[in-house]
Amino acid sequence: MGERSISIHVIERLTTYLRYLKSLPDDGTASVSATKIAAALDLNQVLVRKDLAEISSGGKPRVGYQICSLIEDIETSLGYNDSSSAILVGVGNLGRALLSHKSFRETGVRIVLAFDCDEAEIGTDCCGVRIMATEKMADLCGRLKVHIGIIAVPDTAAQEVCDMLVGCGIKAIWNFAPTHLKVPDDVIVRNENLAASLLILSQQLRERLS
Amino acid sequence: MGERSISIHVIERLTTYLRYLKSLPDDGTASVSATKIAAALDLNQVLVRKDLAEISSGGKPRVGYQICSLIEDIETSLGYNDSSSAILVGVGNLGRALLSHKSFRETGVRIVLAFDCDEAEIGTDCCGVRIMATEKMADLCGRLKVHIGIIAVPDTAAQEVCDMLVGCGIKAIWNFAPTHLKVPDDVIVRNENLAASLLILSQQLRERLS
DNA sequence: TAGATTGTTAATCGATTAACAATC
DNA sequence: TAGATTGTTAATCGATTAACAATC
Repeated sequence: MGERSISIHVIERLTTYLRYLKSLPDDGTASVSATKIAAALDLNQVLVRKDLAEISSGGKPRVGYQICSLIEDIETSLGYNDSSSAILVGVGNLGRALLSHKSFRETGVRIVLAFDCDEAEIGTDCCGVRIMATEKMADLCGRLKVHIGIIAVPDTAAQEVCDMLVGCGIKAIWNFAPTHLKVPDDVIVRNENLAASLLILSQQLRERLS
Repeated sequence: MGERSISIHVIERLTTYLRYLKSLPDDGTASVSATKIAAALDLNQVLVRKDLAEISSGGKPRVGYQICSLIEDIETSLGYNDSSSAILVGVGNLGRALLSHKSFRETGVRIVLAFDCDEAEIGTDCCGVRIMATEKMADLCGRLKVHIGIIAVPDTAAQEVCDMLVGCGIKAIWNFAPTHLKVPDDVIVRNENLAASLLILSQQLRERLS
């Protein structure tokens, strides 16, 4: 009842608001207005106001929102408090980039283990995350209550890894391989289509120039 | 003046159609229907049909589209023919992952040069791309007619690199750093918000489970 | 012909923007 | 009080889905 879930677009913007708010000096009583946030992030004022209205405990007319409580409200709505765990498969350049990506640290999602098939890597740590042999995945996932899997392997191995993850009880997959994964109905897949992203930018540029 | 530009969503889907079509066996005369593409990629039939209608030279009722000419039509609409060049700044794990990412190769956008401030890397090659000192950026960009820049440096350096790129005449920036970049009006920025992407997946999962 | 498929037109849905009343 | 700002309601815009006619 009620509690309509937050849309993708809103979540995306909330993370940028949060970043901006944290960059502001705050003595614990400082305030900020939606107008100011919008200007700083090149967004529409009303959009920001609507986003904040959706998740915040309220601002004061003529004053704005108290920075520290707004930060708290955003973090709560993004689930920073009750955090969940994820495992990463594939510790190549991309995998390492993800493991070292600072911005995940602050997030409600933590990468707790990594898997790779390269014997030389197994048993070592990367950015504080232990790299394990893929054979141990099923056993470890069961114990750790992990529900999110990240696929950072070459596209030829992606479906195989995906099946393995599903077999381990993973219910949400973040896929960086340029492959459409086949999964059961109860598993969510989010594809990170990097090639498309670059193409989109290139097309927008072309359009602008013409 | 007709020629309305293709939307972001359509571009994204077109890249997946292309991938699927290329995976099909084709003797040069084989056909495929929108229905089949939709089923293979878990998409709505009508959506696929509308996308294809927008960019293809037409299909035949009861038969479908000729695979090889559909591939050509998609590639043309995505600008695979008149390709453009991009430079990458930051050859850490993420930068290397992008340089080695196979799917860019087939794209109309080519990464022609990389820059880094690490002396040890300068002058070496990574995946066939030469790594240069950032000081030489302005000079090289002018000669190479590059308009796209990719920022894969730590967030603390992102704005500085951004300013540098703008100074070199770059008009479109693909930003992986979790920072809102300030740019002149004639420069396009596309932010790749990885933390948000993972959060979205995590939220969708939470919603599904509850 | 019959029927699968294309392609178009209308309906729905969701997100953004605009207008405006409420408030401190 | 006057005015900046919140928050809500209505209008617009765009994307997806549904319905249906056209076609081979």
